[in-house]
Amino acid sequence: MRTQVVTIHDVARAAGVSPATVSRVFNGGRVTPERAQSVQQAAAELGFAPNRLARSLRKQRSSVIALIIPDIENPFFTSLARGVEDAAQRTSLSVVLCNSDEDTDKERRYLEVALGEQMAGVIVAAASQDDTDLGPLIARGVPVVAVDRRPHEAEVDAVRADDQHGGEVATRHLLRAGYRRIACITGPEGASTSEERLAGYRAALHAARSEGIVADDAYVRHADFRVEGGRAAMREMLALPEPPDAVFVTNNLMTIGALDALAEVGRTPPGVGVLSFGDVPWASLVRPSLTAVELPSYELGRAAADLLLQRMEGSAAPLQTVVLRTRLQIRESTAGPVATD
Amino acid sequence: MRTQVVTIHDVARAAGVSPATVSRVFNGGRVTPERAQSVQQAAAELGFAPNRLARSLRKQRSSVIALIIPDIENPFFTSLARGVEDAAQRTSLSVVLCNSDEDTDKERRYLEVALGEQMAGVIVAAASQDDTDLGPLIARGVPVVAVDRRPHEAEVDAVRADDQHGGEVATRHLLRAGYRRIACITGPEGASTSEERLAGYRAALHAARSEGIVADDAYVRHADFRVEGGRAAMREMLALPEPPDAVFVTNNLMTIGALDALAEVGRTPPGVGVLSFGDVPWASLVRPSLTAVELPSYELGRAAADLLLQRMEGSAAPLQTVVLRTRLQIRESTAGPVATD
DNA sequence: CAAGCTGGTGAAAAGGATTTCACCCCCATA
DNA sequence: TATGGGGGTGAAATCCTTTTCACCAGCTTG
Repeated sequence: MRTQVVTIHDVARAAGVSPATVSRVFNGGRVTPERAQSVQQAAAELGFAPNRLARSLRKQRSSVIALIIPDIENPFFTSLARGVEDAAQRTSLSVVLCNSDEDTDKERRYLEVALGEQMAGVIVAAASQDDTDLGPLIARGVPVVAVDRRPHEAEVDAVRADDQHGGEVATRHLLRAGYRRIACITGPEGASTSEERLAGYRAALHAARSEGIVADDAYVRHADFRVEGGRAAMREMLALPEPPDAVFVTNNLMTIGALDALAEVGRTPPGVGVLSFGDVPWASLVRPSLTAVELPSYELGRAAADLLLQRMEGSAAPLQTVVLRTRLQIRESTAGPVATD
Repeated sequence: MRTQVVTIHDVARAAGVSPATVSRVFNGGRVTPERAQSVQQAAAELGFAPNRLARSLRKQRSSVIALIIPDIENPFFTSLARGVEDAAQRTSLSVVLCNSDEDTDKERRYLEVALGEQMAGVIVAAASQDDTDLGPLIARGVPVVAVDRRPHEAEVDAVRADDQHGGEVATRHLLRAGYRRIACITGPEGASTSEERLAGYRAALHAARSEGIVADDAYVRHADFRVEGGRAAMREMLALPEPPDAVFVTNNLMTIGALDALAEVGRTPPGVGVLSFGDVPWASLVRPSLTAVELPSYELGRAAADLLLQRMEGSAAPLQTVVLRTRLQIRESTAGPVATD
C-alpha cells in the first residue's frame, strides 16, 4: 500500500539514481553537479517532502527543540518564548511550545514526549523544584537547559535572574520610601523563584530591624502566581487588624490581582505601596504607574537557547548557571505613604 | 552500537517473550494476564520508554497535534490555546504550539514540520488569507481546522467569530452614543478578521448616511494587529485637520497602542470614544473601563479542537464552519462625546 | 471422532530515511 | 606501465516499533 505521497525511492527512480544519492543531495554529500541537478528537479516535480520521522529515527535526533513553560497566559513566559524562538531562528531548528500549566503531571507528559520524540534539546521552566524529573533526558544525552526556575538537584545548565538580590533591592526601596508594614505575596512553595524573591524580602527586613521594622509572617502569603491568587492573598491581608501599608508581589499577574483587591476597598497606590517583581503587561495603561523589578524575560529565553545550542554543537564545557541582572524601575506606586495618605 | 537506552527487544528478552507481545501489552492487544504482568514488570525495571518516532513512522501518524498561531504575545491567542489544550487533555494527544509571528515564511516552515512529522492534526490561525498553503496537509489526509482566520480558498473546517456582525454592532453603538467622526483601525489587508470587522464598520456607517454620517477613508487605517501599529495609526489620525471623535479598533493590542497615542495628546475616553474588538488584557486595571466586543477566545480554541478530534476519529461529515457569537460589552469608554467634552 | 473455531503467540515484513562499506573509475605519480 | 589514491556511487544494514500472517493448542459442536 502506497501511503507516503512520495519517498526518496520515487525520486531516485525518477532521477535514475540510487536512494543513497538522493539522500546525499539533500544532506550535503558529494554528488556530481549534473546528477544533483536532476535529483533536485525530480524532487521538485514529484513534490517530495522528506519524512522527518524516518530521518529522525535513523539519526537518533530530531530537529525540533521543546520549550516547556508553566503558564502560557503569562506575558513573562511568552516574551521568554520569543527570545528562544529568535535564537533558534538562525538555525534550522524549530521550537515547539508546551504549556505545563504549573501541573507536574502535564509537565511529566511533555517531558516524556520530548524524550520519546528524540527532541534535539529541551528548555524548561520547571513547574516544581522537586517533582520535575529531568533524569531520563539527561541520561539519554539530550541537552537540557533550565530557565527561570531551577529544578532542585538536577545537573543541568541554567539561566535565571538574580531573584534574591532583586527581592532585596525592591524591599529596601519600599523601606526607604517610608513604608513600615511591608507584606509579601509570593508564589507557590517549591518554586525557586518564589523562595528566592521571598528570601530577598526577608533579608531586607532583617537588615532593617534596628530601625524598628519587624518581620511578621502574617504579612507573608504563598499564592499561585496567578491573578486570582494575588487577589485572594491581598484580600486576606487587608482583613488583618493592622493591614500592611505596602506590598511586594513576586510576580506580575499576582500584582494585578492585588491591585484589584486594593481597588475593591478603595485604596490605591501609593497610599498603599505596591511593587511588582516583573513588569505588569501593558503597564502603560495602569494608573498610577507601577514600580517594578524589571525582569529580562526576552533575554532569559535568548540566553537559554544560546546555551542549549552550544551544547547541541557538542560543547563539553562544565555546567554553567547564567544569572541575568534585574533592574528596579521606580515609578509612582511607591512614592511613599505620607505623600497622599 | 547501543543507542536507545532500552528497546522493546530488551524488554522482550527480559520477559522471555517476543517483541510482538511486548507491543501488544502496550497497545491493548490480547495477551494472557500473567505474561502481560511479567512484561509490565520487565519494562518497569528496565525503565523502558517507547520510541515515539519509530511508532509514528510505522503507524503513519504521530500523537501530537500542532496549533499554529500568529502572535504568541497576544492574550487572545494564548487563551485560545488554552481552549485547545483543555479539549485535547481528555485524549492521549499532546498539543504543541507554533508561533508564526504573522510571518508566512515561518508559518510555511511550521506547516512543513507538521507534515513531515506526520502530526495527527493541525489547527491553524492563518497568517495570511492567500499565502497559507494547507494543500499538502489536506492532500496527505491530515485533518486541518482553521480557527479565527479563514484561509482563502482552502477546503477545511473552520471555527470563527461573527466578525462582520460584531463590527457592525460596535460601530452602531458608537453612532448611537453620539459620535460623528468615527475612525477604524483595522489589521493587515489579507487577514479575514481585518477585512470582515472593517466591512461591518463600513456597513454601519453606510446605513447611517441618511443621518449625515459620511464614511471617509482617511479615517480607515490598516495596521499590524500589534501595539505599535495601533499607536502609529492613532497618531496619524490625530494629526488630521479634523481628527476623529471616536475610534473602533479591531483588536486588543492595537487598542492599547491607540490609547497610548491618545494619552500622549492628553485626550481620554469617553471624550474620544474608544471601542475594542476583543477584550484588552487585564482590562480591570484600565481607567476608564473599556467598551469592547467580547470575543470567545477560549471557546474558539475549544470548538476547533473538538472539530479536529471528530475528524481524527474519522467523521466524514461535510465540511463545516462554526461561527461563534460575539457580545458587545458596554462600559465607560464610549459614554458619548457630550458627557465630558 | 472429525471438523471448526478462537485466543494467543512469534517470525518477519513494513514504514522511509541515513550511513557504512565495498567497489569502480580515472588520474597522478613513481 | 604498474601502483596508489581519491571522488563518486549503489547495495544493504540500520534505527525501533507495529502489524500481518501462519501456526498451534485447546475447546466446542455436529
